[in-house]
Amino acid sequence: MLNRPDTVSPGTRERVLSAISALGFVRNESARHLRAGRSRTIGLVVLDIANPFFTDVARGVEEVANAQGLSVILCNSDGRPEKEAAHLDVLTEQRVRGVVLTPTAELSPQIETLRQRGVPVVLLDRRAPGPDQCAVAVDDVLGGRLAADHLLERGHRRIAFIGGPGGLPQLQERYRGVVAAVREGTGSDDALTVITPDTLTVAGGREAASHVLGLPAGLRPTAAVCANDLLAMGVLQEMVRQGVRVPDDVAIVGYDDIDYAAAAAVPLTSVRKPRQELGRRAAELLLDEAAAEGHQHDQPVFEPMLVVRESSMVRRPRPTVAS
Amino acid sequence: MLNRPDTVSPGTRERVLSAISALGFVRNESARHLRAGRSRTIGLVVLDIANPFFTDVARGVEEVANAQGLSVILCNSDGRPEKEAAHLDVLTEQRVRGVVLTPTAELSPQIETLRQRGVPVVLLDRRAPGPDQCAVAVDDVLGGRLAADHLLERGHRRIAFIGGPGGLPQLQERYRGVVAAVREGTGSDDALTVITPDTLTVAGGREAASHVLGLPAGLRPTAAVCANDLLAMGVLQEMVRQGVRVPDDVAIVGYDDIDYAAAAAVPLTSVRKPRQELGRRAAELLLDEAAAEGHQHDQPVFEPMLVVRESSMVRRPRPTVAS
DNA sequence: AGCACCTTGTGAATCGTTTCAGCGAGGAGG
DNA sequence: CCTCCTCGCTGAAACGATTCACAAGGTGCT
Repeated sequence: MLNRPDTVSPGTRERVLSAISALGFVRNESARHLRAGRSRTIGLVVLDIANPFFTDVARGVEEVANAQGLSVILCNSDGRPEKEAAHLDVLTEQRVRGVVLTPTAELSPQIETLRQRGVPVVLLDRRAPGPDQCAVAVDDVLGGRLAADHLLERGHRRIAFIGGPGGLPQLQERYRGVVAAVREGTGSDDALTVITPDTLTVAGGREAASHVLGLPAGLRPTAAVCANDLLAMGVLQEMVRQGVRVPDDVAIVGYDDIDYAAAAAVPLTSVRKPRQELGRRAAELLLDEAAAEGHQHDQPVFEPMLVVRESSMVRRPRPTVAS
Repeated sequence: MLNRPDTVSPGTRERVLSAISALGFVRNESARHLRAGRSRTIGLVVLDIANPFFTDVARGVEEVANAQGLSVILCNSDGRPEKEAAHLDVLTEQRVRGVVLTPTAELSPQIETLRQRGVPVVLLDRRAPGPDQCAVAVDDVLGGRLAADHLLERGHRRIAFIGGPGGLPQLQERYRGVVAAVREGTGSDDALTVITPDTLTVAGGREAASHVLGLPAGLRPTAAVCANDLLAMGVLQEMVRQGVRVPDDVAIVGYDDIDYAAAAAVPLTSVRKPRQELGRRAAELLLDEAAAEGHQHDQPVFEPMLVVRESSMVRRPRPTVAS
């Protein structure tokens, strides 16, 4: 009756419906799930709920899920594998229909376990380790390259990469892109300074900026590529605070193009990723895989796009030594 | 066995445990819930997941819930009653143990329905409508007063309140506090300009700033109290962008004291609320009420605190007309 | 030896929904 | 008038974990 109201006569339907509203009856989702064998919930585990990039992703996921009558359990791993693992355990107990996950540095064994139980897991903002699962990623090597090329074109010959070479694979890719562009543009790696902040946050960016400004004048980079926008905002704020002009003294390029980037005191040049679209696509793949009828794994890789704003707008004179 | 392992002999326990890990058995939370009659989940509905204030609140709620082995379903109403209602419906079907809610402007009927079903609802950042429920709030009249008094003390005699008098009750309270302080400080309401942006976001703040800067020089406020920090950041950014010096030309005070406030290009003076503590306290009250053994409703009201930073640091000369 | 009692382990009932078999009534066709 | 079919509704089984009553086996006491 509740699921196929048309199989019942109008009179009965009417009576049932009025009884339902009179008694305030509400379906019990657990009983429903238990009997139906599959739940109406999906899990979403993000690296940092305080990062607007992930709240945008979450919006995309939620949009697709809600359109199909599914709800989303949003979990925050804070980049810590043990929190991720704990959340995945809970999601397993809840028998969620699937999980969209932005994994921490290593892929935890829980992921494989989930998949063996038949629960689809879609990786987000991360390349898949193999062809037998879905993943939604961004070409971060290209992204790093776009950022570095832009700065090289503007005449910068000393560039900092803020984000460190290690850690999350997506950061490694951005780093690789920057390195490749710098090498091709200048013929050597000498132009690049790598700085690894403690965290990928505004605070981390401020710390990194202090570090950059502490370098001797002759070695100090004239531009910084940041591994995400939070870092870039931190760098920007610390620069401004210390009286360093942006972009005149130091140009800054961020990554993700979160909304705050355009709204920063000096609007940030940033590498744009399709934030909501990433979430939507991941959710779509997840639901398709969960439907299980001849699902083809897909691993779309979105192309990032450089959005140029004030923070990198000044053209440097060609360095005298080089010309 | 699973719930009271000590009632079973060590040998059997060992065998069961090894079988569990061999088969990869994981409890089915739905079946558990169905039989136990109460779920191990609570709901949290926030006004704006993109506002770091609410992600901090969420952290507090999650901390307390996780400590008791409960998980949290985080929902975003985007300030829209229909989204709030839809989320509350889903949470009802899930038979959550309770709901922490930052309500939209009006208290939706779903809340009362939930409470009649015996599901505790704790309001967060909002006064309770009556004594028969828990609510965790902040004294926003005091908060508004603190902000306005601070500016009055510094010699400001034309102050803008950015956030509008209507809408969310907590904003109305902040407004009332500002009005009271200005009236007491100057003897009239003339010193106050009220501006109502479309949204309580960075974009809304930029829009409001343009509006302020469009006022004729003689009427233009020398200081702005913003109803939240996102607005304040937007105001700040637009001011800086248009070459208005902060705090020299216009002082700015925000509200909430989110982390970004201290890290803004000009660090923001802001009215601090205990963000995580609000979440923690709400969750504690919720769980106490859900435990149901002689629960006493409580409606703690936290005192906000003014945190003075650069954005309001300049002392104005006494206006010549007044002296 | 017989009885009571304690320890462990087993089986059945239960939660609320869905699903499906099956039943009765009524209508159409022979 | 009987048979067969369809429509609409009813009743029972099942999902998986929990809980409780009860059975089986062992221990200790009289």
